[in-house]
Amino acid sequence: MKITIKEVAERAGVSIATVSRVLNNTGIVQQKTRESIMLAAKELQYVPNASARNLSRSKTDTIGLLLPDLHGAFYSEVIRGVDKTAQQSHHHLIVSSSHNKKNEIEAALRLMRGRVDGLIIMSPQIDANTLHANIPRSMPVVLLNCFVEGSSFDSINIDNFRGAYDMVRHLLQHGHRRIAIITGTPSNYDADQRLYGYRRAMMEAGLTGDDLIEVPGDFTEEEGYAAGKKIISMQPRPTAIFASNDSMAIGAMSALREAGLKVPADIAMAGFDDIPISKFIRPALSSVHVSISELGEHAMQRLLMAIEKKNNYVKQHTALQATVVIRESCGAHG
Amino acid sequence: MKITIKEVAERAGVSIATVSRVLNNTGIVQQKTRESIMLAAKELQYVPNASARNLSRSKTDTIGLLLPDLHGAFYSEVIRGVDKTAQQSHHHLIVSSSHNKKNEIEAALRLMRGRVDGLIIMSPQIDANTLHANIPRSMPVVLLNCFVEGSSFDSINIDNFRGAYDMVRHLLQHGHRRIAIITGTPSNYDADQRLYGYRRAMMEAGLTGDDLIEVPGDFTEEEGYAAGKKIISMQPRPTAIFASNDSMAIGAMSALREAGLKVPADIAMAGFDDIPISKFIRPALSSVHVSISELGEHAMQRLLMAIEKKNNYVKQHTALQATVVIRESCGAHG
DNA sequence: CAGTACTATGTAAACGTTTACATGGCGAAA
DNA sequence: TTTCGCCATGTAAACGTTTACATAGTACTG
Repeated sequence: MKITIKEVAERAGVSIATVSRVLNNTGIVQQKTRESIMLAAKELQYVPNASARNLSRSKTDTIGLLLPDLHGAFYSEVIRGVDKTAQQSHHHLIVSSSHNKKNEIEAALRLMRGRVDGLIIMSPQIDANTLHANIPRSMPVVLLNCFVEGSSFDSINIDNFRGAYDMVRHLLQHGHRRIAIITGTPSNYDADQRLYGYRRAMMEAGLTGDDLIEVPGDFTEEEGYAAGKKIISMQPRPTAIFASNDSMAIGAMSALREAGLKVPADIAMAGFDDIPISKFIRPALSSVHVSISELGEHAMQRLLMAIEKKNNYVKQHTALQATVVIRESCGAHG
Repeated sequence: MKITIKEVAERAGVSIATVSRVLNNTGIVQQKTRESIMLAAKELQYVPNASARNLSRSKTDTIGLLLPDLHGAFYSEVIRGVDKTAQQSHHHLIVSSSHNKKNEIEAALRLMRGRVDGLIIMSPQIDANTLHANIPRSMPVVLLNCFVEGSSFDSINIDNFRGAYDMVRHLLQHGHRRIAIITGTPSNYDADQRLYGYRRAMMEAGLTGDDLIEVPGDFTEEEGYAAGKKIISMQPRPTAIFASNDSMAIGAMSALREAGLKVPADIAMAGFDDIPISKFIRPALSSVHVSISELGEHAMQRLLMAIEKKNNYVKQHTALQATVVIRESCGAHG
């Protein structure tokens, strides 16, 4: 038989209102009644019905996390950061992934409605209109790593531009001139920003037009490998490769090694993301470090504030710092 | 203003019951009324209140996924598999992680109660009693990769034992006798099973006692690195290392390279998990492949069946195959 | 034309909480 | 002793659905 608040009330010989007051620590109750209610609840193994609670209070203590994908360690880091903060504030986390196409995102957003008190959205290729059309205006939202015109949503981004810029400048400072970039997935915000960072640094060094060597990639090891092969065969051969993420850098390094080329002696390598393994491959990969889980934590904290403050919450736009980490692969180490 | 079923009913000039019938495709309604209701709903941008719905139907279309941790690509693969199947069956997914200590698991289980229709639990160090004490007997549960005595819960495991056994046998067949294992986190189910597989294969080859070289690890690159150093200094030095996962294998290889040792010429290496990157490091890492996302998919499918069939569901215990993948690092390639 | 059998819709009771308001008891002030 | 006010608790409405049951209309059947 199902145990509801009614059964607890009966057993403790009080009304359901009093039980509710005790269980929620709201209102005044005598110590004696409180104890007998607690006892009854424990004996019956009572657990409040979440749906009823949510309905009555019209909130769910749940937040939704929308992700484009779940491949690799990147997204699990995001989830980790969000979940950590969520748990601290006693919130639940509904995760939904694989949303790349517009209609999928819309469907996911609709489904979330009414189940969550707020949304964290990571969807590098979404536009403001789609969001507005599918999210009630009363719903707090934090955009993670998406670029959306206007400032109607809170957003947190990685400072991709600056990270890429710094890394390429580092390569330039060490004498490299023929620097190739392996780009990320087209029309992906991260990918674009990293590319712009590369271009800017190159341009500032007086390198333009044909000096820019942009090889397409898509953030996977496979494409990195293919890009590596392509770069090897170029004449004149680039002396350095900046891959838009570490996975592609590792793929490219694999191609270089196959061709008998030494890193960094023949070609210097650098990546982005600083995934845990980059430290441990040989040569250790120079990369741009971003604390992804921190990104998630920040997002969740902001969302909580937005939920709490309701209307008087001021929207913000933040960029999370990305730091260059120099290891062996770029030839400038120690 | 909040749009409820009542507003839709009013606008369409019908009762809320009819609206409900239309929206859920249940019961008979005239085409004409159906259309006008659909129109009204669309015009008002009506979205049903999930809490009310859940309360009324006493189910949530949500399942809970309990994870011990979220580091690395492994768990995101699990989530991916579960989420994929969940989406297909129009279920939501509540994820909760970082549950290693018993009381944390208990707390998480309690919090989930009433919010989910079923649970997938991945918690390599949990016991049957804890589970029984915190989960209502009516709640369908699938245990992922945990070993729990008795058969009161559905379970799916990776065939760790067989995978490790096969890999070590492979090394033995190629003439290795001094084979070290870097073990995983103590009292972790996966870790134990892999260790047993190693022991069994060694034993069958007549290697026992001092022939078993068991170096402790904890599944991280760091510990793999440390273990690698330790192994290098052994006299006589092992000729092969079987790491209980790829991350540790990569850490160990990094230590070997530092010491000027060649893989596989000086020491053969093998790992477990076959993470995507293993293919791309050099030498490419021989490993034991397991389709983690498939593990998640299976688990979710089973859970759905259990939810659907209710009491007449027969509990099962399955082991998912683990396949040895031979690459360069163990010296037997090509 | 009465009776029957559908069809299409409405009414109202659940579902299990929270919470505004009502109520009764009791001590202190007058 | 009366009156006021506070304390502790109870009553009942609300939250937004789903759904069993009631009902009114329509089209047959005999």
